[in-house]
Amino acid sequence: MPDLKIALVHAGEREVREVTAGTKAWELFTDDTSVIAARVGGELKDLSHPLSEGDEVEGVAIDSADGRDILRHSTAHVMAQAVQQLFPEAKLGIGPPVTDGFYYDFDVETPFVPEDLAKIETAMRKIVKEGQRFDRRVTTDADAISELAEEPYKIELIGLKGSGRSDDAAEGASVEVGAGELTIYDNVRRNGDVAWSDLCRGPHLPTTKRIPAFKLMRSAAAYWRGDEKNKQLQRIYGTAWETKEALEEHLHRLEEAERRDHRKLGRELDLFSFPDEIGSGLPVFHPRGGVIKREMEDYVRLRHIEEGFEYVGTPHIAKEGLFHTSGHLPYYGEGMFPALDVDGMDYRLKAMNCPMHNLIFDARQRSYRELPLRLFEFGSVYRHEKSGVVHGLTRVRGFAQDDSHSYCTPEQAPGEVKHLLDFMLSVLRDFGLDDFYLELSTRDDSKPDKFVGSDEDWAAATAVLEQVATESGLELVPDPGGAAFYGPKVSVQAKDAIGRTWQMGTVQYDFNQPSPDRFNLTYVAPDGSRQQPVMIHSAKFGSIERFLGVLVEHYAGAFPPWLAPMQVQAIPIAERHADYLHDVARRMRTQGLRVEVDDSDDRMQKKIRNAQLQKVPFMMIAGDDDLAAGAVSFRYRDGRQDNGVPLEEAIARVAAAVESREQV
RNA sequence: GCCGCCUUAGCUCAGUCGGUAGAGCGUCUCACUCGUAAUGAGAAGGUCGUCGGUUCGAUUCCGACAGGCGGCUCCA
Repeated sequence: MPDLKIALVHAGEREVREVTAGTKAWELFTDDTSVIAARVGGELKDLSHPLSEGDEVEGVAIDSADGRDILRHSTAHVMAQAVQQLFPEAKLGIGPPVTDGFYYDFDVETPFVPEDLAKIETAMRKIVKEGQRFDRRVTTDADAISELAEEPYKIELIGLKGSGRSDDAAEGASVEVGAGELTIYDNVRRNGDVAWSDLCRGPHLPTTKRIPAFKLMRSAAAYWRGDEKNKQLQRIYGTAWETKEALEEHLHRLEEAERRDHRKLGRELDLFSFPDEIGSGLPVFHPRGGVIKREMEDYVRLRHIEEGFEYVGTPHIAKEGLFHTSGHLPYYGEGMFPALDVDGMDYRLKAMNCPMHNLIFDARQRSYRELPLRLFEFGSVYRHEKSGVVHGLTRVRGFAQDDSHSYCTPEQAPGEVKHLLDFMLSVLRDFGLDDFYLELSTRDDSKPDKFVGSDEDWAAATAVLEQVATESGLELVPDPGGAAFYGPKVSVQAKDAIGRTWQMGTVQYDFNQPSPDRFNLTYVAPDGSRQQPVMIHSAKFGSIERFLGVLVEHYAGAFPPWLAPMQVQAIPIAERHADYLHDVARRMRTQGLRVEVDDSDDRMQKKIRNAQLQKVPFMMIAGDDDLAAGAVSFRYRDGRQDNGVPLEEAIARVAAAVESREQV
């Protein structure tokens, strides 16, 4: 047999090797048990892949990003086999890896219940133990269609592949059929029996035994191919990891996220609630949550004024015609609350503030000298969110946007976009968020009816945003189809304390609303002609409610002092020390600090526990020693103590922490 | 909006195979005044989400609605 020359790539180093023809990829990695697949010429392949002359081969470790995807995809196959074993009538949808796990969709008569998941998991463990081999087999469309006669969804995917539309099938569908040749993976038992087969592009683990740790998480319905017009299939989500420890860590991270859940903390810390009597998605802020909300508003209002914005005010409701002019009714009508009949006229709750700001712009003749004209308010908007999407403070039906509209000349637009972006990032940093990336949402050219305006205008607007976003130096992620109907947008995505990303503010470039067939906004140019301004929409928090919810999760309820509902909880050691602390508290309040004295008849230890559970940043304790010294003792949330701090210094220390917006 | 699950005291949750309910925490009262995460005793508190149906009788079974949770679709 002639020899082949291949290159083994490891940690960026190339090592040329001669191997005999017919050598398979796994033979290069016999000394590394973490390798579960190979990257050959940049493409992921099974370890059973036969090598060819000139191949560049790299091992794919199970704990790498690609390795985990392969592990999870293989685990999805094992799950599907188990499901069809227990529910023979179940038809297969798709089963791709997703962030931190995988899913597989099934068409079954009755939805899965939690007990089913337990049974499926047991059956999966058996399959893993059997050590079934994943065996790749190339087939043709015709053969696959006859072999999969009982799997209508797979046949549909094969049809889509034929029409070159497999990418539209659904996120992840490409793992089923992909481009190029069609393959089926057989799960083969040690005795050679084929236990199960599935249409799949691969690659896969060599055997099911290479699945170290997995867990089924939940089941839910999902539309076939992600389209709500299609049938709902039953989806089972699972997760799989390279070691039992990695699985445990993952489960621990989920617990941590649960611990930070703003809905739970909002109740425990008495910040806000969602009374049924008011309606779904309509929060009320309790006094403690009100403090945080007010601090946010006071801060961002001041910052807007510093940045050249003028504070305005507009109503919550308007005659329907306004939203026809703006385009919201034709393009966004589904998202608005139904009309209210007032004296025979239809009124609508506003879903956006821009139409009203346009009327302020248009209230009198504007000169180029006034531009950029920047209007800002906390605009309350109401959106008729579908009942199934309402979620805590992050998805509500009524909320306030810290909304601004900058009217400027097209030439001024890039500078104004940059101004807004820099401004927004500095706001977020002051709230303790400093890890960002940007997303550029553009129109979907295949759905022209969802967007207003000419291709040229869209291209120009998109180019401005893209240029400024790129110049920011931040990572820029494309979001095709995510634009508003009137223009493209850049949104800021911020990572929180445990690495989750949240969409924060947005900057949108709008050449449509000022146009003659809409608001017909004009300014007088230096030459006396009437010109059309562009408007730049921007919300820095996005929504006050949502941002507050994100802050609760980011800080796990332990806010920095400037935002904390109670900054100082004063705790007397014994009743006789209460007056002293009341006195200190009074002095602190004159400096605007939020101090409360716990003079209840609880024991002092209990008061400390309560303050701890309320996550108050400063516990200020005083007993005989402190009284004698004219001092107080601090205890911090992490249990740190600082005893006998002289009064003046103590007050200054709290005031300084608030002033600097630092965390303590 | 769709699918599934859930709704018992302010909160977290038991319980009733159909005969109108219980704990812990919290609240209130009394006693205790204590140096860094729960003092003790007592009391109050629920038309068992709402409305219908079945039944001699419904918190329990059935249905509709509302609200919540997990997804899907959508989205700040």
